[in-house]
Amino acid sequence: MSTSTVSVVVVEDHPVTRMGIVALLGQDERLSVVGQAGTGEDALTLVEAERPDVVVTDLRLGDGMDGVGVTSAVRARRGAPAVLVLTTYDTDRDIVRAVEAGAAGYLLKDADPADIVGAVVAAARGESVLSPALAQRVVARMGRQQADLSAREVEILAAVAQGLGNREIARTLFISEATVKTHLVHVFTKLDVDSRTAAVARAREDGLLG
Amino acid sequence: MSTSTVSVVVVEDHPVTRMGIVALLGQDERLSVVGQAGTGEDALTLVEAERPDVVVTDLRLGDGMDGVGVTSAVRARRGAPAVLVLTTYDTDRDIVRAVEAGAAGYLLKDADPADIVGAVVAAARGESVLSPALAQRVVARMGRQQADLSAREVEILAAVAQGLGNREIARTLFISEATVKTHLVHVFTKLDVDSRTAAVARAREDGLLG
DNA sequence: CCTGCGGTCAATCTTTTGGTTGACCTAGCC
DNA sequence: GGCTAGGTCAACCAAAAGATTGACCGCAGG
Repeated sequence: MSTSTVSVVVVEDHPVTRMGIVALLGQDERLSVVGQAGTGEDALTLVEAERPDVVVTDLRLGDGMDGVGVTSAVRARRGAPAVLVLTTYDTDRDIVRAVEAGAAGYLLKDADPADIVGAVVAAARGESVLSPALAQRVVARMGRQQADLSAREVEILAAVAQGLGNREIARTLFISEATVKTHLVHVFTKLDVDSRTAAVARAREDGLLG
Repeated sequence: MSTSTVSVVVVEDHPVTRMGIVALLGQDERLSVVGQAGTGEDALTLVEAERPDVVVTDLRLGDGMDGVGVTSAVRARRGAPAVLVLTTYDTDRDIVRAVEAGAAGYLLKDADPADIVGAVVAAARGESVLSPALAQRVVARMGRQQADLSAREVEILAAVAQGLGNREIARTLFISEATVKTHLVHVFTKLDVDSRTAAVARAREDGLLG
């Protein structure tokens, strides 16, 4: 950790938002933005070169590696910088995945600017920063452990989410309608619901679908 | 319209993004940011006071008035400033509504910064700015005219999207199951689909649901 | 080798949905 | 007053979806 100022790398794909974050963090004398990246890949080489104290990253980074990937990669080594996730939208699943990947904190972009700056400083000190509302949801979520569907089941569910009927799904996937039903029964059981519509709703709130 | 520099008001609820946009626009000598607002209501009083050449607004503005509301309100008078919508996500419906409300342009936040600045300048000259991909979708969309569901129908559909069955919907809305079915038949007809799941899928892509 | 899991399929039965028709009431409009 | 649109409900029928049971195959792992 630096002596006086905290060095920060900002990872965010949208140029305008990236400028905003850099501007916000840069105007605080405790912080120093030493680099910025628009993709996950660039972020990793940048972190390697700059060895910042904190990495502030968005979750969605366009194509390629996402924020969770960046987090795990960055945190993989000892002496690694702290990672603070700063994102717009949030599903429970995103938050859990980010925290599991080693993020020190998770903030929404509509947070108060002062809170964001404060979170970066706290993260640099090794503290964990989760907004109370989010923290609550994370623990609530850890309890009901993530349903994990097989690849095929997700495929079926995605088709259902598009509004297809069982027969149509069977045709597009080249399997029998009976098989589609079998998969759906499994999906329903795993998601603890009893209709296709409810399955889609649940999958959405769990972040299993786009 | 000003003599030399174009005056701009920025409307965006997320402080960080707002800072980014202001910073981006402010560093171009052709532009001058004369005000910024975090809500639609503030935006209107600000526009009234500053009489800018261009208003750059997000579509989603947290609670209260949204970007479309701001657009129509701002454009309601003669000699009104041009409105440029700058947003993150986009459904076809959002774009169409914004354009219909009188927006001169519609850009995504992941656009190149130079393009954004250029769009503001173009908007000030009274030109229309739509990214080609979006423009294509708008026209494609104008063709199949927007289905309009009654308030009750939307209510029913929203319940369906949450995964509720007809019986549950009937109970929560204090009506009979027969009525729920009737509404759904109307919804299906209007959306040109033949199942609840397909209705939800269609409504989503049309932006009729959150 | 055997076990478990994922994927495939079939037959059967119950429940839910969707389609159709027709009806009544209310509110707003010409 | 007649007309239309939205909301309410009922009865009935057809189709789709869901539940249950049982079976076969291939493959990874103990």
